[in-house]
Amino acid sequence: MFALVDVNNFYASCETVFRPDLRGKPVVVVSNNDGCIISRSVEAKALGINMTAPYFKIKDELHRNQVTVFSSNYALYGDLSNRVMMTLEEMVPAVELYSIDEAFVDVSGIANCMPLETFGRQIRERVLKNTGLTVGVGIAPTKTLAKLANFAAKNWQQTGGVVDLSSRNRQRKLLALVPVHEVWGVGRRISKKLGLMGIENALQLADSSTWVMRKHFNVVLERTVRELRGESCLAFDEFAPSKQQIICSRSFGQRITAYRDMHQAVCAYAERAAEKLRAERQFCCAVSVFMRTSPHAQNETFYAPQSSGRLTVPSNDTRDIVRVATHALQAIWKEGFRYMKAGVMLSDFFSQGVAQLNLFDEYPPRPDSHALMQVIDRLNHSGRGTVWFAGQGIQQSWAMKREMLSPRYTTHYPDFPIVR
DNA sequence: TCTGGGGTCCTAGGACCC
DNA sequence: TCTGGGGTCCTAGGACCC
Repeated sequence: MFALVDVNNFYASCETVFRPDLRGKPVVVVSNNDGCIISRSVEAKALGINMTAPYFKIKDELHRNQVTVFSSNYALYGDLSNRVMMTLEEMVPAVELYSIDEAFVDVSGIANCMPLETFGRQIRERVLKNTGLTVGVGIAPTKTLAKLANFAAKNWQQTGGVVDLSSRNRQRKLLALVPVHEVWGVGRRISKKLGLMGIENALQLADSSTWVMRKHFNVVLERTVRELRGESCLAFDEFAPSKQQIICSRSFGQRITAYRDMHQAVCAYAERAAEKLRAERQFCCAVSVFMRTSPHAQNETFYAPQSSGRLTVPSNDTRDIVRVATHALQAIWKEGFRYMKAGVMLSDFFSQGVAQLNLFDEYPPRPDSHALMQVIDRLNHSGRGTVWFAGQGIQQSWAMKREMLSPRYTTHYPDFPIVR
């Protein structure tokens, strides 16, 4: 039996935890670069503010309605996320972290001790007490149904934020009420096509033939159908599989037109990607770089090239990654465009395990690599200062916009709230 | 002027092998 | 005259998720 626990309006809620004066008022969080809306408080939703609405387009409307706007503060959200997950770990035998604000938890066996709904309420109370955040809990025999139960918990007030879909009857009743595009795994494209086939709600999808779904779509949708019927196809995964790729990409605060600036940005992203790679304790062989102009710009040709290079020896040394990334950039750079965004992607990973030992033996990595990288990573995490390679520059005219950033209440000493 | 960032899985098609 | 069939690996692209 699965329970899906997720935090309501996560980013917006994180902001109000430290600003009690804003509770009950409309609050939104905008994406990196203050681009578009990515989280809204209940009050902001009630005003009809859309998810992913471009900020610059609705700025006046937000102001008129006295909506408080925050730039995204991932240091804060990441820290609060950890606290929520730690609370869950204390309460159940196994937790599968699904995203920054969601987790599947294993509640098999709980039903022997107490009704599952009661347990759901205990989770809510405990998380609220420990973090000040409110979660919704959906309980069901499959992950897809648990997601749906969670949807119901969020959307119907009278559930009190907890829905137990153990009973087959309740499953079918809910399925009939939910539009098919709310089903986990059914996005815009597929729901449109399903609509043409006369399938509009989740119950109709659950009752459709698995082989027809497989023929017209694919095995993924077939699994979804089975899951909706109560047949579990997606297993509980307590230990996150290691990553296949790492991406660091960002839009620029202002368009880049000069090679020097792009070179800085690519170096900065390569550095960050290498840091993530080391955090995963992995080594990579492939490094690719991409950049793009704005797809929205009128009267400008869209240009979005990509290039990749390889390392002969798996490495996670910033110097190696930066070198290949720079080389790849040179291959695709063209003057005369106004670049909006760039990114660095690492793939083809190896862990420093048994299988690859001989690779390292034949071409030993730089002897100082491990020690140097460790010192850099420690310094950058100590809160005492930051060091970086010269390539990314000091005056970053392209750095992203974050004009409405909240303090780092939990991760930066000078910003800690003071209790009097 | 201004439109996020970071992932996963699956499939089709081409290259290549015997 | 008659020119196979089956397999693997890789890549690009599409769909989805939060």
